[in-house]
Amino acid sequence: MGLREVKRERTRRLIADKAFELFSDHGFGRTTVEQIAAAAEVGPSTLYRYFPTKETLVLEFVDECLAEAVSWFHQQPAMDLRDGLRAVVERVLEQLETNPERVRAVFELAEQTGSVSAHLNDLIWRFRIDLADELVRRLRAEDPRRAEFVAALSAGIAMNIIETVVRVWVDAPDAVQAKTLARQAMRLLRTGGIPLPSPPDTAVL
Amino acid sequence: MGLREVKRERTRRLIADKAFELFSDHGFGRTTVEQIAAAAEVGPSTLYRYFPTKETLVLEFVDECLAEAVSWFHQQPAMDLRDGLRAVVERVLEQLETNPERVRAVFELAEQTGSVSAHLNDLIWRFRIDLADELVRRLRAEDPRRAEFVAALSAGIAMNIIETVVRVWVDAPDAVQAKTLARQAMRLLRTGGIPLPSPPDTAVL
DNA sequence: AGAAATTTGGTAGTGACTACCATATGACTG
DNA sequence: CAGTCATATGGTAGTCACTACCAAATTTCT
Repeated sequence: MGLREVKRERTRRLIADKAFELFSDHGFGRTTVEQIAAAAEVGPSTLYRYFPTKETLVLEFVDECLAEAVSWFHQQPAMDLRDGLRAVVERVLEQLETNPERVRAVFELAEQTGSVSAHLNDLIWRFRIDLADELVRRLRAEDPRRAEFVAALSAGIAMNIIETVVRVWVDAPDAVQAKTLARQAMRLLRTGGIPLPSPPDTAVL
Repeated sequence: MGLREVKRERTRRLIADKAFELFSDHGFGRTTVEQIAAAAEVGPSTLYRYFPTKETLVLEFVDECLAEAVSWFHQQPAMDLRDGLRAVVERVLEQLETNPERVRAVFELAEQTGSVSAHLNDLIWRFRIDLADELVRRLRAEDPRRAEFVAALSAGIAMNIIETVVRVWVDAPDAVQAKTLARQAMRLLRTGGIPLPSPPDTAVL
């Protein structure tokens, strides 16, 4: 890695950090990109080269956490699906717990600002798609359509656990472990503790 | 309902329809709100009074479908949870099937434009929250925290089914019934056809 | 050292969105 | 029915996110 890339990483981080500081202090809406650029001592053009929208500035960290987990999963092609899914869920939560204040702040900003909430949900959705793609590759079913269907549902549930746990964990003032919550969710799912929509002919099964 | 509200509904619809037409013809990014306002023969100010952002113009219909289903569910406080969830899922799908081209177009626009995708996912998320709130009210558990947790997971799964089914259904050129897909999903969930993340001590259970 | 590739900062512009005000229009009262 | 009240409308001026483009600076390679 040459000096060029090092510097690029540095400025990228610097911009994101300064942006975060300003957002936390004055709110998302009350901070202009010019202010952020000035704080990071770069021109606005440069800022836009690193971050295509103002919202991506906020979501940088969460995005990295999710991306890391998928890419890890990608490198474990032989792993059992159910164990793999658990591992992905826990891995994401561990990554997020690396920097709890930041995660909390992200969700706070999302609550206050519509477009941040929107982009956060979009991010989560994209991650779900990536995860589903990974699952399809492993399902190796007769029917590819069915495999996609199953994978989408499976990835959706995994994501659902992550999201629910994080949202509970973010609101919790007490130091409850995210991983513990996640395992509770998994157990509840397995033991029928979660009301699921039932097909009308359930009795027959 | 006086003349005033009638007129308001009319202009609202008119604006949304004209917007949709323009978006479909020229794309979301290539259509300005001024053009939409002109097409609907109102001033831009008026347009903004009805629709706070350009994206809400696109999502009008989907929003209504989802809102209708929650409000219906709200009026069935005695219904069994599992049946209620199935009914909500099916109700949303029925509403969407009312206007398939529109739904297809919405998802197409979401694919092409980041901010539309983001706001669509946000809409879905808000619906999930509303549904979860409704579930909490019915769970009447000892522990309210636990109830919220369970409700969030439950609502998330219901939404997940809707979303997955719609996305498959939108891509399907053949006339697959959305409701049929949904019931398949429910049955798969119930029979263990969907790989779920497993807690490490699964064997014990 | 000098050429090539890339990163940077600045300028000019578009368009979404807000705040505000004057005007017009449906609604209600004597 | 006239007058007044509440609300809906359209226009103006301005802010700010974001794009396209160009010239200068900086890193890399020979």
